[in-house]
Formats: sequence, C-alpha cells, structure tokens
Amino acid sequence: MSYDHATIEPRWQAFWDEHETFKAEVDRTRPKYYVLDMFPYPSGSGLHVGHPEGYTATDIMARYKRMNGFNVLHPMGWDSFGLPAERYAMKTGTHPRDRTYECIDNFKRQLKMLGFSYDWSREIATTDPEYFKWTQWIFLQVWGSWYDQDQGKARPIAELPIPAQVQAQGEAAVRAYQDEHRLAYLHDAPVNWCPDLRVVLANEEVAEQVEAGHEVIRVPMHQWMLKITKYAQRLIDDLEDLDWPTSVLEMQRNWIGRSEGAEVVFELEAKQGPASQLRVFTTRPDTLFGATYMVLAPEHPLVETITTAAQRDAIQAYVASTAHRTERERQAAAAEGDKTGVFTGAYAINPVNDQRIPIWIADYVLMGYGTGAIMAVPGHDVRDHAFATTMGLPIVQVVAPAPGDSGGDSINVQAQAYPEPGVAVNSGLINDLPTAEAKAKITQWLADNGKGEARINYKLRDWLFSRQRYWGEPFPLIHKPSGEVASVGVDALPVELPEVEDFNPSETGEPPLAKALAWVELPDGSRRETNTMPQWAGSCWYYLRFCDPRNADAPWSSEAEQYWMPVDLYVGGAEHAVLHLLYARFWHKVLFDLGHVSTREPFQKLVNQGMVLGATYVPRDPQVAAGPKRVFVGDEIEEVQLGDVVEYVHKQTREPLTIQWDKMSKSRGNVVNPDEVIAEYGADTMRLYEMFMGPLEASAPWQPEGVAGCFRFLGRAYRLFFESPKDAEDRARTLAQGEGSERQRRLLHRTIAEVTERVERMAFNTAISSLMVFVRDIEKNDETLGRDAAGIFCQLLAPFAPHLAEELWRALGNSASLTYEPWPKADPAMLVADTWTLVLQVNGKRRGELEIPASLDPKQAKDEITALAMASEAVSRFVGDKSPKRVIYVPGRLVNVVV
RNA sequence: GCCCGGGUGGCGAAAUGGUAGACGCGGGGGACUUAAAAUCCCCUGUCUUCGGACGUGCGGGUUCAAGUCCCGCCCUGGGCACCA
Repeated sequence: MSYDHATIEPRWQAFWDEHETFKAEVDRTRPKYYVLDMFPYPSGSGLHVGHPEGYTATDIMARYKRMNGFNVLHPMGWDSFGLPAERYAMKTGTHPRDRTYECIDNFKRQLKMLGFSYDWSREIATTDPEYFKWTQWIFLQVWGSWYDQDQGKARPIAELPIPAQVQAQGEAAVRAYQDEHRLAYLHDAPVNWCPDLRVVLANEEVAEQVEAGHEVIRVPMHQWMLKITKYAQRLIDDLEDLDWPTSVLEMQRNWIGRSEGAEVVFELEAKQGPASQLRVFTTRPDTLFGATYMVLAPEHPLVETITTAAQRDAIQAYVASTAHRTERERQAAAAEGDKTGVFTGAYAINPVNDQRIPIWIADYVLMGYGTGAIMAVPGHDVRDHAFATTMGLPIVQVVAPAPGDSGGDSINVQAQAYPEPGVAVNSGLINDLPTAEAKAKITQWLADNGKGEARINYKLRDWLFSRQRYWGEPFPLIHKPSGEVASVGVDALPVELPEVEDFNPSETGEPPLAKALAWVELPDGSRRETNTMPQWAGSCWYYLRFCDPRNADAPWSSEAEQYWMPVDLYVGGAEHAVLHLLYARFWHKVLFDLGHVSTREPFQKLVNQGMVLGATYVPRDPQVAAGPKRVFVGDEIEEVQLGDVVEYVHKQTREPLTIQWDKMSKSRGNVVNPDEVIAEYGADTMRLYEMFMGPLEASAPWQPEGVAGCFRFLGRAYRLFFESPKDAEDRARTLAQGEGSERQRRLLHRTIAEVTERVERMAFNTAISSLMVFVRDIEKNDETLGRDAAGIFCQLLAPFAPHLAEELWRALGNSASLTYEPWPKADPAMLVADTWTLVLQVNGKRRGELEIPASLDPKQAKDEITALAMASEAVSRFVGDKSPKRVIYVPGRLVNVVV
C-alpha cells in the first residue's frame, strides 16, 4: 500500500488534539503572531470547497510563524446568530438554538478533518450566553458614552457637561440632554415592512418579495441607532497605516464619502415662527448665483409647515405616494432619468442676490444626506437640469469654461448642464474667479454675513442597530414607566432570550420578543427592550474575545489584549470590505477611547481571498443560449476529447455545451463538497490544491484533474521516504547521513530560499511549485535523499501538507511533532552555482546564451564577460561586419549588443 | 454612470523593465505488465523554405530591452449608484 491518507490523517489529528499542540498562551518572552479568519456563519449546508481556501492560507501562515519562533494565536469560532436559523424555526418548529448547534457540529467536524492548527480551546460562538453577555456589555459602553468633539473621543456619559439652564429644569431635563448625546439613541427610522409576511426586510430582499406579489411599505419604527458618523473622519484618517488591499481602502473611503463644501442659509419668504430658515449643503457654493429653486426631501420636517393651502392636497398626495414607492421603484425611475416633484407654494430668498426662488419637494432629494434639502442649480448639475426641464423652471449659467478649454464656445446650459469647473460668470462678487477660488471667496462672504459657513459632509449615516427578530442578542435595556430608558445593570448580564413558541413578529410589526410577556414585564412596571441586535454585533468584537475567551469577569483581560492585539493577518472574503470592517473598526475606536483596548485599529494586514468557482454547462449555440435559460450540471454531461481540446455534450441529447464558471451556490448546483474530496484524496491534497490553483486573491475554477495532480505529488514525496513492496507493509527507506550529493545540497538550499521567500509573500502556488521541483529532481536523478535533506524537506512541506509532513518526519526517527521545529535557513554559499547563464542579445533579440564560470564575478568582470559575448558565435553571426553602437551589460543576466 | 480588479498555450497559471510560458492539468509517444490500473521517461505556444519569423485583449508611445511603464480603446469580474 502506498501513500495512505485515510490512515495518516486521522492519526495526526488525534495526536495534535491529545497533545494540545496548537494551544496558545500569553508568553511575553516570545513575539506573537495573531492570524485570524473571518469566522463563518454555520449554515445548514455545511462547508463547500470555497471556505477552506482562506482557512488554508491562514493555517499555512500560522504553522510557518510557529516554526519561526512566533507565539501564534490562531482561533476559530462561529458567527451563529442569523436569519436562516430563525426562518428554519418558523418552518419546522425546531428552536434556532438547536438548529444552530447542529450546524456548528457539522462545520466543526469538517474543519477538523482539514487539519487546521486552530487552538480549539478558544472556540467561541456568538450565540453562547457567555459570549453575548459581553456583546451586551460593549453595547452598554457605547450607550453609556458621548462624543466629546473638543477632545475628539468618546467619554462616559457621566462626564458630559450639563449646561446650567438644562440643570435648572430638573432631573428629567438632564436625562433627556444626556440621552440626546449618547452614542446609542432611539430614533424613528423608516424600515421596509412587509405586512403579508410580518417581517422587516433588508433592502436587498425587497425586490424579491415585491416580485412575489407582497406589498412592502416604508414605515417608521422605533429603532436603536449608533452614532458611527461621529467617527467618520477618524475612520478615514486611520486607514492610512493599514496594510490592506487598495481596493478595500478605496471602498471604505467612498462609503464614508467625505465631501467639502458649504452650508448655506436661505431665509423663507413667509416667516413661520422659528422655522424661518432653510439650510442646505452644497459642494458648489460658487454656483449660488445660479440657484433658481430649492428642493426638500418629501420626508423633510419643514414640508408640513411651509406648504401653502393651495398646494396642500398635491403635496400630501406626493408625500404619501413616495412612502408607498419601494426603493426599487424609485431607483428604476431614477435610472430612466424621470424626475417627479410638487411645488410647495412657498418661496425662499437667495442670500447672495435676494432673489425669490420657489421651494419644491421631490424624491430625488434624500432625507438622509446633508440637510435633506438642496439649492438647485440646473445650469450646472445634471439632476437639477433634468428636474428643471421637466418642471419648466428657469436655468441660468453662472460658470463658463476656463479660457483655453476646448469646446468652450459651444456651452449652452439650456440644453445641457455644465457640471465641470471653470470660471464664475453672472455671479457678482466672484465674477471671473476660477471655481476653486470662487468657492473659497463666496464661502468667506457667507460666513462674514452670517449666511453660512464652510462645512464637511459625509455620506456615512448613523448605524441602524436594531432588528425585529428573535435570534439575536437582546438589548440590555429597560423602559421605565416614566419613559426613562435604563441599563439592566452589568450584574444582570447576560440578558438571555426567553423561550417562545412563535418566532414571528406581531401583526403590527412588533418584534417576536414583545409577545413573551413574562419576560418583557418586570415587577416594578418596567418593560424590557424587545428589539434584538443585528448579526454584525457579535462579529464586531470576536477578535478581542479570542484573546481571552474563557474570562468570566471581563470581556478580556488587558494583559491578553495588550499582548495579542492587533490582529497581524486577517483573511476573508471581499464581500465584507465595507460593512463588517467598518463596524468593527468603529466599535474598536469606541473601546479605544474608553481605554478598553490599546490599539487604534484592530486589523493590521488584510487579505481578501478569491472565490472558488464551480462548473455548470450551458448550450454552446449562441442562438439557443439567448433563449430560455437551460443549465446542466456535471453528471448530465459527457466530455469529448478532440485532439488537445475538450468538448462537452449533453449525455442524452448530444447537444454541444460550453462550460461556465460561477461562484459556488446550492441553487446553481455547482457546489463541491469537501467531504468527498477528502474521502478520495485526503485533506493534505485538498489543502495543497486550494493553494496551488492560483494566487490567493484571485478567483479560480475548481478542476478535479488538478486535485489529482496534487495527490500524485504527495505520493511521489511519500515514495522518497517509503518503499511499498507488493506483498508486504510499507517500509522506510534507509537514508544516507547528511544532505546528500553536492547537487542535491544546492537544490535543497535553493528550495529553502524559494519556499521561504514565497511563503513570506503569501505566493503559495509558487511555493508549492518549488517543492514539486525538488521532489521531481531527486526522483529523476534516482537519488537517495540525504537524511538531513529529508528532514528539511519535511519542514518545508509541513505548513502545506501537515499530516504527511508529520508522518515522514516520524519515519526519520523523530518522536515529537515538527510543529515547533525551527524553519530551515538556506546556506548562501549553496545558492551560488559553478556557472551562470549569460543571455546574449543583438538589438534586443535573444540570440543565444553562454555559460560563464562563477570565477568571473558578474559585477566585477564586466569587460571579460562582454568580450566573451562579443566573441561568441551567436553574437558574431548577427552582428556580422557591422560595428556595435552600444553594448549593454546587465550584471549576471545578459549582454545586449546594439548595431 | 462612477470606483476598484483582471485579460498570457487546449486549461489553472509563472515571470525585481532583462531568456515569455516555471509548476500543474490535459494531449501525444514510449517503458514496465500476459493485460489493465498504478508508476516512470520523452515531447507538447503558432508558423516555418529548418536559416528563422511571429507570439502576453486591440492601437499608439517611452526604452538598448515592455506581459511589466505611459496614452487611447475593447472585453470581463466585483463594488457603489439621484450623495447635492
């Protein structure tokens, strides 16, 4: 029997478990390395081969760093609150908790089969009361804080200075003042309510349900919000020092969406008491002279007060219709450039020229951005132009192309908006100024005259932090009869979920917890908060809990936190590029401000692994493919070999098909189950193939033939150590002492150097290729491995194929695991060959090569080497009798003769 | 529309501005075998008058030298999208 993964792998997994090989403890005498995977939601369908790609990469780094003397923290856990378990409960009656733990067991079984070097003693699940106790605790920290603008950080609410006049109004006023300043606050936020299903839908779910014929309306609900916007600037600034992919940095910046401009105050023509002004944000204050109307979002609070009697019915109808339009409909209309809106009857006064301009409402203005109101400059804004054209509103030009700009004469703002910068025209005090200067001057003028000020605005909005669900963390808050909201107190944590029969919300949309009256109603007449936290909550801080997961007295000890943090390497899917990473960074900064953590940022280096794609087959004929969609899966097709090329046909119909690669998903039927791969080839092969497919960051198709290739490589490696006689047990080969022949030693040290450099770069596919070259080379020269060379090979192989590496290591007579063997170092002397290859070029074209003895130093012996090159047959043949114009010598590489 | 990636053999891919295609798959040929599997060896970008010529999505440019740098396109994957 040759390489037998089915025996080797369970044996070593049991060994690691038994010896707690990967258990990590704080050890200040050693450098630490914290390598983290984005922990999975344990879904019912188990792992597919896409999951282990990132996990294998982190495992390689964990094992590599251990061998380099680092104290490695490499944990795994479960992001186990989530909708699927709750949906499953509604369908089957199985409690979400039972379902969740079933799924966790299955995930864990699959992960353990892959031989990852997790410290399983640190396993956590966000659904565990011992875990969410501290999620609730962190929420109380956030709720119990306010943001001090002067100091630029969060502080405990008790330290909030209370103005004298508030103080004078008594306790209730003080409390209200504090509540206003807390980082967590209650707010009536609109949600997508689906009365038929009695659920609140996420934006991306709305389209699906509307298509299914369900009504979805936007209704305001009492919601908890977190003031992430206070951290907008810091969330941008601190990206600076992170070793993250530029694409993720860019996405975060765009999401936060900083823009500089001015806030401008417009007086209302008809004074309505205190509501006598309208504030707008604009990035183009230089176009203020071109503002010909204003637009409020339909939800804007002033709409009610300013609307004139004559317009009231029309306005009310429009506001109502907006509420009923789904996001999707509004987007679809926007895509077609449709603009709708209604005149309120009211007018505002343009502060720069005292012109009277009408105020409209329109749903292209969003309540959530800026002030929910805009000044419209149709001459220089495409959207305003479309609206003005539809409604017949005046269009004025106030910017002209700068002198010298091409096409400057053909500007006609009546026909088309001119949004580009240029110079101001028809604009009073800023006439003839270039846009940038015009902006600065008019902003100064506004400030001097009390009509506005410079302002920075962010797209980022406060974080809607509550959900009307059962399967999430309860808020540790109560509502007193007085209306006061209070903490349950840290001693009362965790607030556990009540047992309920029915996981559906009530008809009115109240969360399912509201029906658990025995839980909700407290003896003193207080009622518990019945919303639950979103799934993000648990994943916002799990990396901190991993530092000290069994701490019963605190979420983590500062000793553990200061030792392990920050995460040195964080690997996960690009789908979390914005939200998860932004929310986690936000919480981390709050905890930093309050002194609970010691680093400003949680994740130092971030890598996004690519997707593993699965195969489906579609008709090859473009005519047919354009018709009704037909997709076939693996067992319906047959491969036909035509020369070099493989063709696919349908088994029964013989219809020619073409292969199509997509993200693996259950619904597409293109999922590959790791259980089957491991059963056939073993975990080492699977790990190796996942890494060999291509660069970690790139998506790549899952090709079964490639898996077999990796399996063959491991078999070859095995045969260097073992012989497998026909009728007997495998027996270890007798290896000679030392590192083998001179040739073998050179190869060995080159392999060490290459693998090391490539693992450092996380270029695992090429590191594996080096190992393959080594094995092939030894085998091909029919050499016996030197004993020491064999040991080093085991060490190099260990991060990639740890089970086999351990097995071979033991065959060399070692009794301990090689987990903590020091990583081998290449001997520089062994990296220098007797000769080196000089490439010969004539006019930049490769014409031949020369072997140069190493005695001619590439850097010193330039003249000798070029002389050799000039004298060579390859060069002289192409140079002929022409005289060389120039000879370029690249030390150690090539000579290029230019004639 | 905007912002990020990516286009290299039949396929997955490799290549600090310096020998394009390492390594693996697939294919062809051979060895071993009664036979097969397994294993091993050789060949495998295209064209060729066998000198060489051409080749990294397309068109230009910089350079002694470009897959790599610059400009303009095309295709493709992902993210965001009325953000004032």
